[in-house]
Amino acid sequence: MTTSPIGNHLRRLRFDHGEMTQEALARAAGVTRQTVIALEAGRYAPSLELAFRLARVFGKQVDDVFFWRDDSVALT
Amino acid sequence: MTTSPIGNHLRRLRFDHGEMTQEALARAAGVTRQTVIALEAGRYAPSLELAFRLARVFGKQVDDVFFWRDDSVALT
DNA sequence: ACGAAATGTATGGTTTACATTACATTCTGT
DNA sequence: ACAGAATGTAATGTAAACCATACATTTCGT
Repeated sequence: MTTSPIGNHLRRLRFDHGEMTQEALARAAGVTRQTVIALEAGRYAPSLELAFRLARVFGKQVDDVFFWRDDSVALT
Repeated sequence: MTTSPIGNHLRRLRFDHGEMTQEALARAAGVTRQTVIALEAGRYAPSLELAFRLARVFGKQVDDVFFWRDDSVALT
């Protein structure tokens, strides 16, 4: 039930996109409804490939749909 | 040995970034050298999370580092 | 030409992003 | 209030994105 470090604006984009349903988005992106539900719930992050497909559905860039929940990045 | 539908500019960015080595990039992104090699070789696509970390290393957007090798996207 | 650094290959294991199916709950219109 | 649509939950399985280790090959400075 842990939530992934990546967030998204899928839910908002769906509504901004004419009351688009989860099922409709799922079909448009070529995934199951379960996947859309899990993504909106933040249960896991999509693969980069799926991120591209989802962004394309809304005519957006990946960076406009998904974002980084910055926790802490320790680099040397 | 199949190549993933997602390409990237990692190799070029590494060089544009002061002869940065694969090992250095790996450490900067918090991943193993094997992963960088596999990504540059196009053996698989990174997770979205790793894509974000890699893009950040170069101060770029995900969409500027990775791209979609458009084959055919059939949607209804 | 030699050695070291950089890059590549091989194998095996763990985690997670998916699919599939089935069922439960909430929202909506009439 | 009821029916149907939309959303959510649960359980199991698979493929692929990682890690770790070890070894082989190429590149490069001196």
